[in-house]
Amino acid sequence: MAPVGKGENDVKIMEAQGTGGSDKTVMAPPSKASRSHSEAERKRRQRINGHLATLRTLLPSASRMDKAALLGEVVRHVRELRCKADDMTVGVLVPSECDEVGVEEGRDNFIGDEAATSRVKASVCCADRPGLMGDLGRAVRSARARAVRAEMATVGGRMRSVVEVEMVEVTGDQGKADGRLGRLELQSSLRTVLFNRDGVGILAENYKRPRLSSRQ
DNA sequence: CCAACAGACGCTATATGGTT
DNA sequence: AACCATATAGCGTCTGTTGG
Repeated sequence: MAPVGKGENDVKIMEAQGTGGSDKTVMAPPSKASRSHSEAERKRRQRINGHLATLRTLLPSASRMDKAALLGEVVRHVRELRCKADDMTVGVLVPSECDEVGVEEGRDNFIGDEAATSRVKASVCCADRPGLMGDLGRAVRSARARAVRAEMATVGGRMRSVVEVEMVEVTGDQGKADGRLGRLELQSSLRTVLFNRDGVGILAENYKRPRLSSRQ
């Protein structure tokens, strides 16, 4: 089913026929470069169509769709799968793809009417590595906090740890202000653990997609 | 630095199958 | 039969890579 017309032999060479001579159009054989270019282009299309065919096998409902509809269906399907995956991991300790640090307020412990200590839940997600837990422990202590409970999960070289820490001496208005400062300090210390390792840590909120070439 | 090359992409012409 | 949407194929051009 090779279309003809603007095909590979459609090279016109105008030959001068001298005075009063008419133009003569002859078909020149395709050059070696032209043949290889066409061949490369054919292979490229085969690759594209091969992958599209694979997508059709993965989405049986897409067997009678054209290419544009197929791609649209694939996009919809991937989004649906992502939502399902998110739903399944709600409340479950599973590392994500982004490096992140979270610190959320917990409950206070009271002595009489005064809060004496404050519980804080700190979570860290990053690539797992030797010594990481030790670094996190030091980060907690450097924020004048004490870890009282910790959970950790690793999946595929990624790690998520949720540590419940106790911030000390939270009493009165000044204590509450100190508590806020303490949480910020803790967050900062934990971020340092992520960033100070060869400078490769990427926090979710700071993540920028790599620049692509202008020809996209 | 530059030429040669490969890969990607847009454009155009043509083929094909479905619909009116 | 005419028309339309889609697929296919080749070519021109641009861009990134590589070797001299």
